[in-house]
Amino acid sequence: MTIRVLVAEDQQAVRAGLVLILRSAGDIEVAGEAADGEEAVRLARSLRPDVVLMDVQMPRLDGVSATRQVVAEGLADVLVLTTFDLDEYVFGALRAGASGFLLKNTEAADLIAGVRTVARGEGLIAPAVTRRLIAEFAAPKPARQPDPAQHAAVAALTPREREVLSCLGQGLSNAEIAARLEMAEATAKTHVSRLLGKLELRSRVQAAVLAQELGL
Amino acid sequence: MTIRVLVAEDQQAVRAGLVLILRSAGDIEVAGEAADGEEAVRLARSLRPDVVLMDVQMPRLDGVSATRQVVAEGLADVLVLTTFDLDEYVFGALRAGASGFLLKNTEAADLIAGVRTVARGEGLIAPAVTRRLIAEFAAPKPARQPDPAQHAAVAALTPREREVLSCLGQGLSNAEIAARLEMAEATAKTHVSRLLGKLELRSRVQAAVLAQELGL
DNA sequence: GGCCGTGTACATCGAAGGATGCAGGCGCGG
DNA sequence: CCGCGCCTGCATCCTTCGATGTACACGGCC
Repeated sequence: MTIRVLVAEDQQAVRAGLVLILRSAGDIEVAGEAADGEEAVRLARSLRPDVVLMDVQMPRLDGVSATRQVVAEGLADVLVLTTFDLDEYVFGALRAGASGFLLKNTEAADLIAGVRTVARGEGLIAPAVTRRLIAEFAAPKPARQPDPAQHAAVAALTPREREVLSCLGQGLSNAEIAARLEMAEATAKTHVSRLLGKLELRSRVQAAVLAQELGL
Repeated sequence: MTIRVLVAEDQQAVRAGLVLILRSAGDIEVAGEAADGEEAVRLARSLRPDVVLMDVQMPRLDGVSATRQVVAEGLADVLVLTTFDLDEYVFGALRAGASGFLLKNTEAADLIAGVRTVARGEGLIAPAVTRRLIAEFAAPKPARQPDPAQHAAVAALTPREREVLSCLGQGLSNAEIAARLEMAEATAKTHVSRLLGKLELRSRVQAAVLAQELGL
């Protein structure tokens, strides 16, 4: 059960070093080597390796784009390798579907362990990068502050009113809400009116926006 | 330069095991032990450890809340420990500001290494959890698929119509839109009507929702 | 039981929203 | 030059919305 690895790295010397390291592991086989992103994708298609060890900075097609391609076609798991832990690379690579992210100053043993980890289908992030990933994850968007006050106000709504609010968030009219919740249109209007009052909003549009922001 | 660790874990036997493991490392000192979340926070205040090893499930105050408290006060880095890799725990703990997340089935050596990693200010995620974290990070919201068709349709709007759409996304009424864009209310209505037609929507509420999704 | 308070339900009426028709102002190619 | 298409702007008419008053069922409490 050897792990077949495709090494994609444009600098010949570095690539040779990576190959040497990988070969030193008994359970890893270097299935192929690519010198740019396009070649990486092409070889991934034909060789069907288990793991692609992908450099970020490469000519013709950068590593992030190549990763996106490989992942989209379901060809292999991708372990991204870079010299710098620049945020844009990390986040870009992970959004592109990379299974892991390591820095080039990683010890040989850790690199091998990383390849094994990714081959098992698990994720892997260089420790130095993890804390920033966590920070980014904890606050995906500055605008994604649901405003505790609003959240509390929504929690104070009756169940029926929250259902109606959810419908509003989907852009439904009073008549459509009434149909979906099986009530008269007049009743739907009442609920809309009441929740607008409780949330201190002036129109269903604002309610819809709020429902969107809170992810209903 | 020993690392001072506070162990917070309600089950006495497990806590004893953790302490034993930590003591076996020459550079780690167990500064204190807490049996619930409140005690953990209290001891963190008085002992000022470098790292808090925090269980998730604890009486009186759960580990996630205790983590939030400890991090908010800047008392120590927190390494969260749990039996299950349930998403809610992971994401909750990370949002609370934890520096790392390990499962209880972690090897003794890895646990010690994890404490050292967190003490260095780096992040740490159990490999089995990392791939889900990556997945969550790559797709913060499933609904965040802007739907290329919609995006294209919005691009086909006239500049004026896009301005109006943006206003709609903020929940403004026709009168308010007219005031902000300096036009008659009748004109604002025209633009709303036209963009509704182009986007194949049936009400301003749906337009507002769309504007939200596209982040206008 | 009798009396709240609350959630749900419906009808009415003035106000807003939305469809439609039409006019002035551009830029473009015949 | 003149028609043509397109964007922008305004006015009219009908629909939908939203505020308000009211009714009834339910659960807790004296």
